[in-house]
Amino acid sequence: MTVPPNILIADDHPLFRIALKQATKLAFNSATVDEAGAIDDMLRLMAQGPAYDLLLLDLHMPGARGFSGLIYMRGQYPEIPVVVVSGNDQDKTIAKAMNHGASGFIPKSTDLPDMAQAIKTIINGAFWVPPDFSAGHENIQDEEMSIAETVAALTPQQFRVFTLLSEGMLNKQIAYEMGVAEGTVKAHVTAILKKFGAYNRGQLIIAAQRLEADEMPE
Amino acid sequence: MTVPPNILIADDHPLFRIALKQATKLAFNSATVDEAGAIDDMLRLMAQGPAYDLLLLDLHMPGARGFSGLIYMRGQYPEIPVVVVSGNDQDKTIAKAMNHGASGFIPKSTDLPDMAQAIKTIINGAFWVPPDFSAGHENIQDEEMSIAETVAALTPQQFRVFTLLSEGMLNKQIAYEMGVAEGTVKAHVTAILKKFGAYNRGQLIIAAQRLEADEMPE
DNA sequence: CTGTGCATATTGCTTAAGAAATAGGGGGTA
DNA sequence: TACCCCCTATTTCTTAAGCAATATGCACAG
Repeated sequence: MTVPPNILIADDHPLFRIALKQATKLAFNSATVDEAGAIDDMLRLMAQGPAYDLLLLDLHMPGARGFSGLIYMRGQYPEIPVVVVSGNDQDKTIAKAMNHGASGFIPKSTDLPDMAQAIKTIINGAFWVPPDFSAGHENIQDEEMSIAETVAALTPQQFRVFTLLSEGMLNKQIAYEMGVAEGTVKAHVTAILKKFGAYNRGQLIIAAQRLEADEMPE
Repeated sequence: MTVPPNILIADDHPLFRIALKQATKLAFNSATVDEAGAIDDMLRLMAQGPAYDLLLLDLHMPGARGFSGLIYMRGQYPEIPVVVVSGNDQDKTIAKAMNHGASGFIPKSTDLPDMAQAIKTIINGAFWVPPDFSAGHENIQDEEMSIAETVAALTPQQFRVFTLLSEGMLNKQIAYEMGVAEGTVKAHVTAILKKFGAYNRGQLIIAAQRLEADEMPE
């Protein structure tokens, strides 16, 4: 790891980004911290920014709800540890995140000193989960794991198309969001279909839904 | 209720239909029992068969996994009590089934005498859940409830199209399954889109996925 | 330096999806 | 009986989805 560490915070809630940044500074007061409020910003920073030593990732990011963002980042940057940050602190959600390659899980209800400790622990190469977490026998189903492997193997543009498509958007809308021609999106969709072994976009949407995290009890 | 009662068992597993039938006979030895191994059979029997006093419904029926079958039946035949039968006996699943209008929930691990007692209880107008069930504060999200209300308001053909469409099938395939022209399916899809306030079938699939029951831990 | 492979982007073509208008068939009600 | 409403089914027409072929740029091995 670089000293001081470079850390990327990806959360759509500005106030919570501030809190996470404070926790980070508490852990490493010389840390360099970048922030992303959406998946696209995160992807851009990962590609163009410094080599990050840690990614703090919210599960409810605009552009990739659920575990797809985590899975994709683990596929693209397997050497960068990812800490999942979420308001949903059910054991099942934590277990799933860890099984999908997270190095830690920080519930949003965690207080600042514990967050700092968690960040320290993980950046040093260990895992961290909430002290009251008790893992059951919650292994990920074969089918979900197969989907995850395919998501991890998508190219950056394919992943963006996949997430937008999964929200029910038309190719034309996706093209506008990405700033490319509709035909380009279609070509990406065709490539994605092949990777998933699917015959139409509906089946892609069904697959994507299986990577969603459960609803947060409000 | 008619005496002897008419009971319909809908489960895709033949062996389990036998067990349910035995439980039914144990509860009412003169009961008339019909069986359906798929949603289509169930719908046909409901439409053409006798007036049933009770429906025993599995959550994993071919043609309607999850709660959509329960929701639709409650919308179409609100006077007929439905008992959900499932291998998934998590409290969350039971709570959801009850909130979606079930009169009872029988885990597949229940023994025969208890099943018979459950059936007796429910056919007499009361509820029945497993003795070890403890309801949390698992209310159904507004969005899911809104989807459920729309599903309950679908016509029979629309419901069949909806379930097949939700599995990622093409209009042509749905038409073949239902024995109608592709154009007819398209007209149904258009009507369904309007009811849901959706703009394309992808959004229908997303909505349908929200009514799926959690995977069964195997 | 050069060829190879992959990601990205585009166009042209075929098939699927969706909207609109229309018609037949019960099931109610005056 | 006559009327109306809703479900179902169909055809026609426009738009969207998906496939095939192709070109550019970029990284990497020789």
